[in-house]
Amino acid sequence: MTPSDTIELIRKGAAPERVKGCCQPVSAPLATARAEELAGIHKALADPTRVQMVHILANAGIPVCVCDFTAAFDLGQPTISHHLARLREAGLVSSFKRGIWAFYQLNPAMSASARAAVAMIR
Amino acid sequence: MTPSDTIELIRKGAAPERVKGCCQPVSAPLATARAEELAGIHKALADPTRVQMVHILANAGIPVCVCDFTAAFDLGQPTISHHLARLREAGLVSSFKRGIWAFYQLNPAMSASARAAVAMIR
DNA sequence: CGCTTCCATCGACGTCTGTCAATGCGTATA
DNA sequence: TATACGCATTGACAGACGTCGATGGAAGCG
Repeated sequence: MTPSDTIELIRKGAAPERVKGCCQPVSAPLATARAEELAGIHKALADPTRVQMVHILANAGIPVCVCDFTAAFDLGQPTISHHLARLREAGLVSSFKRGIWAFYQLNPAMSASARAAVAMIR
Repeated sequence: MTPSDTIELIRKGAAPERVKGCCQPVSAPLATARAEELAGIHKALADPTRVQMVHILANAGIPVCVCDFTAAFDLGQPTISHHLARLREAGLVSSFKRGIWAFYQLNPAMSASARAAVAMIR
């Protein structure tokens, strides 16, 4: 019996193996650390501003000055700084200072999962 | 001059076109609705419990009873219900009731972006 | 009918998050 | 040295979030 057969049975009203004391734990869960890593990546991208920031960085291909972000968004400079810091803490971007300016770029050492998440933004 | 040439220049201390009144806005931003859609998907997965839930559903391949989730996590039943509701509101899962039980599955009508995000969970 | 079971919803609580104004720090420039 | 500029950090505040206990409602069973 294939999985889709099972689905059909359940849809039709079966749920056969479910009796009084149902609820045996399900398939092997993700390692806790792995689940938290993934949640952390998603949390970093769980805000439209940060999604736009990553999009800008991916499109630019070169380091982008913080002043460009402050010009691109209708937000205060501390807020811009805050969002960039969150992206950096999540490992999605890296930064360096050159004179007065600070430049941000997609982190070249990003994890494969992070890279996949960034690739979604299009 | 290629982008990587530009990177080299900036890294070496150049930042040439940056003068007093810098900050011209950057590349075409994502449409606001698109940025919010992506943020919404990531927000749904920005919690380890919900990551695990999606992993369980993807591994199961068939609808999973809520009682199985309550058995799989060390959380109260209202909290389980809350997380499942968030996943449903984000369009990642769908549910149906059969008798006393409620079954959840990955939403077959999930958007392509959502599908990509789910595919990350492994 | 009454009772049990499964699940969703509600109300409450502490914590986290997005935002801003104010401040501080390092780097140029006069 | 003093002043201006770019950016990070701090403090504050409203709103969202994760969690729980309690309640409610629908489906089955005696």
